[in-house]
Amino acid sequence: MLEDEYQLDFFKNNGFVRKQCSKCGAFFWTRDLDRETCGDAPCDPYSFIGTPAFSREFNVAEMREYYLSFFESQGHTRVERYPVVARWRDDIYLTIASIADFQPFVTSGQVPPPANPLTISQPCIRLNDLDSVGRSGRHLTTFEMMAHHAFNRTGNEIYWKDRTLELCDELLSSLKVDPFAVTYKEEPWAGGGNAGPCVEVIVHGLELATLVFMNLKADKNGDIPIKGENYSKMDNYIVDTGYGLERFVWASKGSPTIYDAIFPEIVTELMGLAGIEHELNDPEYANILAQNARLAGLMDVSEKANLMALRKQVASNIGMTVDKLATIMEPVEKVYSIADHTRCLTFMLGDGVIPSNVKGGYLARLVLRRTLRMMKDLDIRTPLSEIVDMHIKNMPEYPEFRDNFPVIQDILESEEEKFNSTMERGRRIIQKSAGHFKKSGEKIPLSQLTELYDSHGIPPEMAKEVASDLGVGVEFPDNFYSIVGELHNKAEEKVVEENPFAERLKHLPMTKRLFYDEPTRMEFEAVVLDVFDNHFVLDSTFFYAEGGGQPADAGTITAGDTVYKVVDVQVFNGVIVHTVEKPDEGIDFGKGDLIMGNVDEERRMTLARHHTATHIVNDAARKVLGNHIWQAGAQKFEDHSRLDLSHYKHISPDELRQIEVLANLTVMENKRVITEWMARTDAEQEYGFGLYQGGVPPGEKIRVVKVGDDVEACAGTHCLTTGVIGPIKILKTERIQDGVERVEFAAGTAAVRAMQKMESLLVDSAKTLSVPPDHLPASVDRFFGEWKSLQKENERLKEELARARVYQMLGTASEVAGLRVVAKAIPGADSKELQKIATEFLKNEDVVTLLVSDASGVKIVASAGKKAVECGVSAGTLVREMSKVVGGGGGGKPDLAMGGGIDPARIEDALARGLELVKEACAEK
RNA sequence: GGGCUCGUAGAUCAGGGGAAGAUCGUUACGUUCGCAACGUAAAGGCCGCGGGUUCAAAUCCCGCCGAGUCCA
Repeated sequence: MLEDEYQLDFFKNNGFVRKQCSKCGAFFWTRDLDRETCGDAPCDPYSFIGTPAFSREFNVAEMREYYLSFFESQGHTRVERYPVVARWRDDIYLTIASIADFQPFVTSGQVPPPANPLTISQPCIRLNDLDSVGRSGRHLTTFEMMAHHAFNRTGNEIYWKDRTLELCDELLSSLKVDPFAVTYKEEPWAGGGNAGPCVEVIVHGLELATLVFMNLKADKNGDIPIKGENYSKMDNYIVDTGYGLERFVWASKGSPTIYDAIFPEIVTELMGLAGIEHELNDPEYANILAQNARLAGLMDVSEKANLMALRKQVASNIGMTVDKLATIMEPVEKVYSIADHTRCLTFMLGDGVIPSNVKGGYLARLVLRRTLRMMKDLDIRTPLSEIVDMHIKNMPEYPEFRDNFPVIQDILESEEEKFNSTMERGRRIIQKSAGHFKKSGEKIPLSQLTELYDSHGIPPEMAKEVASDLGVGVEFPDNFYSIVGELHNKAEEKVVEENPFAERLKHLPMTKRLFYDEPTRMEFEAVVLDVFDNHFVLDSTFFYAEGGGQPADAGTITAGDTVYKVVDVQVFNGVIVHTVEKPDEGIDFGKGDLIMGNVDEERRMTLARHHTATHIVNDAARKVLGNHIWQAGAQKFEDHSRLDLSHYKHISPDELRQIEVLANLTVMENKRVITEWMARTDAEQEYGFGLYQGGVPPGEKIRVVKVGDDVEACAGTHCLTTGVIGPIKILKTERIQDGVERVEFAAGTAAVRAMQKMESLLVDSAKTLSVPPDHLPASVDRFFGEWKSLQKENERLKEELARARVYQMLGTASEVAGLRVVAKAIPGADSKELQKIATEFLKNEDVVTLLVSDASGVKIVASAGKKAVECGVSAGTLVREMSKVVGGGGGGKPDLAMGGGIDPARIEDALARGLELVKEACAEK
């Protein structure tokens, strides 16, 4: 369908021919006239293992540098890598490709790229093939995508397909790759709402690079169908290449697996810790690994069935039993996987991901726990942080990881602790559950296993291990985890935020936001551009529209003699819509009229104080707690402000006090708050991604706000100097989810009010106890202690009283059929007291008691001694019947029962009814 | 963002509308030259908080707070 796209001069001028693969049917270009297959696995097996594809070996750092300087020499500008957490995106958590760095604003053309053309080596994390990592010999969770990008526009083309192919070919030939071994396979590409023709670059069975020519966008009415979606051409067209750094290193070394190529030291170290002899010089061992990797390259080994097939084939090739092979391979695969996963964690934690049970943090925890489980299987007891430390040592080109290591270490330690306690808890839960099923001799049912995993994080493998120790069988299907997945797969509805005024606003110009230029001005004149319902649009305004967690300004708009109260201000694509309280007689002005605006200054100032204070608290928290602190959300109100921070443990009271003091010191320094509009790329380069604490604003220019040491992209209204904020008082912290702490604070007048409120709480409480406030803790402590001991004393006395009463009351017992019956009203006694008395009576086997009191309605307690019960008297029945008399209900056991009702006037009737029933019960005997 | 599970003694947990329990730990006494072990006894609970239903709630219902876990 995109066939024409591949008819390139580059191919024609360099002796390439277009062929169709005899196995998969794909079209490809090659210099080798005899070639039949496309070169890609599974059509062609790996042929570089043992016979490297390049003329020399490269390690990761060397290869990266070689690539970047090659493209620099070809006119590209080198750009620093972006973090592996895609903080500038709200659609993905992790950076999955180099182009992700430039989506959405650069690729859409809204924002110019940092350089054009550029080259970069972007660390990426993809967790899609977790199960294949370690087994396939080639899968990684973390890889670097080396890339060169050119962002073209109609009329301003940097370069396109021919030049891209040429650059790729030159790179490969500079590495002395056999030109006849290179194939360029045609492959349409689509993803993330874009598409385009694409060429896969394959050498000796290994896909080394993908060259994407992104020139299409998803479009329902588009005329180009790809993979079931319609696309249309874009004005801008982008060269999006991806060269696998690790694969290049692997190809250069020809080692059995990619893991042995990229971090051999760590593999060796881990093999040693696991007690595995990993002698790649031993030809027999190397052969097993090589065979395994070659064959694994041909299939998807995440499926258990495929893995078995792989084992069988390798085993038969080298003349070994499948079981023996599995015993050799499984620990080796786990070591590879651990080496990979810990590198992934190094990048994640090094870039500030906090493990958690939601969002990106969950992905970190997922990888972390997988790693710990495998380490446990291999009985590697080394702390995770030591392995991560090895990776950091191994990657001196990332000095930021070294800087963050103390925090990383702390996080890993607390995560290991959490994991261990979860597993410990899990063990107990299984034991309990297994005990349950042992009695009935059943196996633990699947529903139970899914619940154990879903609610308690107990993997079925572990359930099996623990349960079988107790002799209880556990079976679960291979697709266990997808069954669990199904449980969660409910129809997901996406709420698309609609712009309710889209049509109306489409042709209006963006509103001039004058509050940026004159932040202290509150009165203004403006021209009405449009009015509809109770909304209207002005040519310019001093009203701040809701955004960045800051609520909209309030105030009034005066047209002629009428004053309208502004209740809401929202911005839609730069057009600000003012909403006023609906007047009774409609709005009597229209387009072109002049109005007067008045912004509520007090509200504006209060919100500005809270906004500037938010930046200060955020910065103070980072200084006290560490570099991993990021704003995970924020909202300002008139009486307080809240700030959500990424942090891996609770903020201690002491830390909180330090943050508070630091924040107030910044205020007292009375620093100027500097705001300036900067080109996005310049700002990013100067201040880094820390700018985007509050999210990524769109547009080519961003507003940079500097408050003390804090620099953020922020569109909010701020105080001009920090001193204006007044006091900052932290009110409380709350853990809103694992890994995110919410800090609430008040600034300025609101802080004073908050402190006054706290003071009055103290004063009021102290007054109740008649002590000065500073005696409160001691006094409360004392009172609570006394209350507890009085409770005890009370309990004891009631018991004693009950015992005393029993003796007294036994004398009043009446004789019924050889039983002694005590029927008595005890005014004021609560049901606890009655119970104690009745219980005391139970010591006498021949006594039946009927006790009634008038405490909060009517309480009834009856007891029947052993002999009475044998005789047929049931306390339960007695109470039930007696309670009916007083308009209630009751019940209990035959020897002791309680009940009650709401009609104290009929207490005597109830007692009479009770006596009657005792007589009946005895008579029947 | 969505789902599920759990908050009871210092710790780990039973109980699941009608007298708050077990095990470990703590304390005392006994045994011992001393310790461990053992025996006996005791102390230790706003049954997370607040509402509701009920004659009666640790128990059922609702809300909040706290913890855990799975999925996107």
